[in-house]
Amino acid sequence: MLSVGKSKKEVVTEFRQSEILAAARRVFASRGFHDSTIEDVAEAAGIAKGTIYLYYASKLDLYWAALKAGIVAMVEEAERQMAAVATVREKMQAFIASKINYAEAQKDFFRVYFSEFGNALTHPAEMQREFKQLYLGQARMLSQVIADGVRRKELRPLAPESAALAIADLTRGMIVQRMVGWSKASVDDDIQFVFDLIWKGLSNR
Amino acid sequence: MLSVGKSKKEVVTEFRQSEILAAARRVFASRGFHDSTIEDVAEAAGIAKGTIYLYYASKLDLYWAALKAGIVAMVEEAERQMAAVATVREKMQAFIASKINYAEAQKDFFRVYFSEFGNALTHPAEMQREFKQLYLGQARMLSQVIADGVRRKELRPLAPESAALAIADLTRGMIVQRMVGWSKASVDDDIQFVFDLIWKGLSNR
Amino acid sequence: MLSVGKSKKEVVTEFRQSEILAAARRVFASRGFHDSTIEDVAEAAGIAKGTIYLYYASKLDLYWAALKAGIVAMVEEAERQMAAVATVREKMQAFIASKINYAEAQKDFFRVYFSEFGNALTHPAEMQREFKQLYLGQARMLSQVIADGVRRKELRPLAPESAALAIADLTRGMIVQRMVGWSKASVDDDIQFVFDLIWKGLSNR
Amino acid sequence: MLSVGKSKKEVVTEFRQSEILAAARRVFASRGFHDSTIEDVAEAAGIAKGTIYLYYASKLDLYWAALKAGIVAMVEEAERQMAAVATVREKMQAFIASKINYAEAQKDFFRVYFSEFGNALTHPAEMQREFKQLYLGQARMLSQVIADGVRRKELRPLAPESAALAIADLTRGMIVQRMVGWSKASVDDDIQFVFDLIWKGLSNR
DNA sequence: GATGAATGAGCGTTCATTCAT
DNA sequence: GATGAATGAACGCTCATTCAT
Repeated sequence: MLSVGKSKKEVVTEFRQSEILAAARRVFASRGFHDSTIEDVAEAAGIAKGTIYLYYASKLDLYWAALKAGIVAMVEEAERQMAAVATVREKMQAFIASKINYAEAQKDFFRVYFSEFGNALTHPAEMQREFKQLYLGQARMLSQVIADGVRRKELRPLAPESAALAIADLTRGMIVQRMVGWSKASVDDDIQFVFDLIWKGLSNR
Repeated sequence: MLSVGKSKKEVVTEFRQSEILAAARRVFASRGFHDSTIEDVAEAAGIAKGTIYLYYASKLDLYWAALKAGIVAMVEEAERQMAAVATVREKMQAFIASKINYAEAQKDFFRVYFSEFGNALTHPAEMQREFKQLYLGQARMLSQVIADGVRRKELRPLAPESAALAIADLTRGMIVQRMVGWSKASVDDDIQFVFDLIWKGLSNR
Repeated sequence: MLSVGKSKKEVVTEFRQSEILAAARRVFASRGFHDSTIEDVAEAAGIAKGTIYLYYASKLDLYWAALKAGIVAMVEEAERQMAAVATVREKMQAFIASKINYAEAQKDFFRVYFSEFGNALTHPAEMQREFKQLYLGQARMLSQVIADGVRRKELRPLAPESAALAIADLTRGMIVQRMVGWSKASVDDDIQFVFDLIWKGLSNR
Repeated sequence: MLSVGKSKKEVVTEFRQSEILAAARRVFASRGFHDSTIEDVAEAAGIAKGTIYLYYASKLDLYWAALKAGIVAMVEEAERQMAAVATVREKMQAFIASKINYAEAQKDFFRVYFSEFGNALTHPAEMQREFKQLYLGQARMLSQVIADGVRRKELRPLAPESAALAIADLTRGMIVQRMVGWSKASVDDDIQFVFDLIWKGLSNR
């Protein structure tokens, strides 16, 4: 089977885009959306201001692109980790561990991500909708696992989606605590803490 | 004749300040900090732009004042509700219920509040410190209740502060879900869901 | 002989005005016209902002009033000193000494005065005219003395007005040098220097 | 082919800067620093407001740049004129003539210059220092000539620096008189008047 | 008369976006 | 495609002036 068909131009374009995205993530993470300038991102990416507009139509566009790319990567990482283990218990633990570890490795992205999460509430409707899709996407696989657990009676009967969101919230809270420096425990201890709480809260007895 | 001690001027000043604060809350809630202008707030308050500067030194000042006033009121409300009941279990439930109910009643404020919570991660250090104080303040009373519960063996042994933050996170998550319209359940059902999860997660057996 | 006729009200008014004027002079001198606020002057005078508008119609008005009052006092002082001596030579020396000494004593005023002198060139025509009157007023007595000296052949024949302005310029320059700290000589030495130069420049042989 | 070394970009930049400077000089001259707006300067230069900030960091910066450029040109002109003649007497005359003629040709600049000279007294220390340097710079060559004259006994013994400042003051005064319209004499007559006064005042016998 | 809270026009500065090279 | 000079709308903040008390 021959080349999947990316022309040289497309490759260059993708490379540029990912470079810009990485720069954007760094910049937005350190200064927030409003206090970052396109110039900042351009400098961080080592290109000229105008070039960014060849790849993204506006500052907001760039921001969303950076955010989306990060979320997709994050979700994929979680999926990978969850697919690698077998039981409901393990999968839930994998989800939590994957998120917390990912956050440790990608602090930049998480800063943007949480910042956006807060702002989403004050954002235009259209943006909220899209953000919701992305956010729920990651909860979906978790809620399937939970539904499975409920079916097998490993978990007590409860709405899988609500439970999934609860897990996400708890994990999120722990990540923030670590990020802001309120938690001094080891990564593994914090993962264990969240999992314990959740497992005791959800399991059947 | 007992003078309650406030001169007419002081009364007027307080009234103006609270009017401005209310307008600020509304405006910041609907558009976020950066996309709100002082002019917007002034209009919402029915006064002139310059007048705001008679009461608050800067846009940021006004923002913080609106935020702080709201947090203080929120914490007081929670304290009141928790003080009104006796057992550890009831107090925990009171905390959760108080928060969720308060959020229903004060949607404006919560929008600002969560927005800030996200942005805190990208904010100047000094602001983070103050915000942290306010945020931890509300967790403090909860962690005392938990410590009490642990002492009485009603709760399994765990770090009270971490547990308190976990409760706050879970409650927060539920409020956001309701706010964004992802939860269609009744307020009481949602309160119950959070409490169940927490109680099962934390209690001894 | 009875009262010269100032009612109590007028006395109060005059007192207020002179207090305000003094405050204005101090404030304008230290910060310049544009960087001084009416509030500054009010504070310096120990009264409320609005009160100033009972005595002066605008900030500019107040400024001019402060300037004029100072110039009048300065001119009167020079007249007094010049009237106290007899010869042309002494009168010229008296003028120079009076100005330099007055400047030492009234640094505030001179700062405003010179500042205005510079700005006069960029000021509206009407203001320039009035300023010109005041400025020439002080040169007038000097030019009469010079005319007298020319008539008596003590001075070589030259246009009295031009000579008067030249004396004023030289004196002014010395005052500025002292004010800015470029001259380290004693007041008397500086007076002598200016006078020597002038006298040699103007006298007949 | 010899490249003189300026890239096209540099040429454009220099052109823009000098255009802006010229516009600034005109505007500041006619309205003064505080009553001129950046918008005014931009309009006068036929460019957009923002463009000015590409070349000057602030309004004050622009002002100083306009002032400095003018002073440097003025000093160079005087140096040229003085270098072209041989005797002490001629050099002093050249200084006076150069200044007065330059003022006739550059009324805009002189208006700004004198305005600044007055304001210098109320300006922040740092600015005064720089202005002092520029101002003294022009007096320096004059005081060397005077020192020379004193050495050759052409001038009576006196402090060269004080004498230089006196010449500058007198010249300055004459320029102002011409500028404000108080002198109706011809340029040459006014030059002669100042020179006569100075020469008689300074020369030996 | 005296006050000082309220007003709102005005300005310096920033920065997302455009477009000629 | 890449650049970065140019643009101009937008906004935070100031302060002279007014006027109800």
